[in-house]
Amino acid sequence: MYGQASLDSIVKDRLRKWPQCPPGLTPRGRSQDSWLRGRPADQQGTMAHPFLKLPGSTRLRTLPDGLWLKFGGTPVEPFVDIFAIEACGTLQNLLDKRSRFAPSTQSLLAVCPVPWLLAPIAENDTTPRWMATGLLRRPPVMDFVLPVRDVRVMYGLKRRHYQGFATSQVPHPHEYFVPMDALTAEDSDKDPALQAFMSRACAASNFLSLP
DNA sequence: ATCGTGTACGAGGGATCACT
DNA sequence: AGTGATCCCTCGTACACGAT
Repeated sequence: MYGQASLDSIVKDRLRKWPQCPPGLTPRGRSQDSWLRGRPADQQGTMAHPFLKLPGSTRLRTLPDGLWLKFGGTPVEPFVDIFAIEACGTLQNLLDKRSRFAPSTQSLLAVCPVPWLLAPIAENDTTPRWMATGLLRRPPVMDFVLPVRDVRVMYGLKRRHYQGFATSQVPHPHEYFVPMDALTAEDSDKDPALQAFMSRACAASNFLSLP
């Protein structure tokens, strides 16, 4: 379109190489922490991928550039905690994305389509995703719709926007901001600084860890 | 006071891709 | 194929600021 890859596709290509668990949020041997990467969508596949929406709505679905889901609860009362990444090339785009993840009295839902649940976790792990959720007892025949319990969002901004934002704006508690190059860099998921930053993007960081 | 420049912002719309 | 979501472009407006 512009003679070169768009910013969006560069970010998605990079996030596609990130692991099933968001960097820095690696579970420490806790089997109930089952993270799965729901987005970006597989490059070749035309398969539907998880997305976010409000109850009853068929429009204005949110398709983040990166979306990780941590399944929790029980088969009777399942839920997900989500970690999303949005790359914002323009300030208008940032305003749009922030409004979608803003704290609200409405309920946010995560929809996991059947084909995505039936597919294997990764090329090197043939376990179907529905088994990895730990919440489904048999292969699903309907989309798995879960309430979202906790939301964390990381916004990637162009450096100029990032500097302007960082000097004058106050993020909400669930928001995290990084310059775009922190996402697009080679092996960005292995960057210790980014990992340390992202490790704070969870509810556990709000509690004192006792010895 | 007037003008030019740079920046921020918002409306509108085209292109592309995902999904139905 | 049609609709919807997203990205990002152009264009117009408002404002701050410095030069004239």
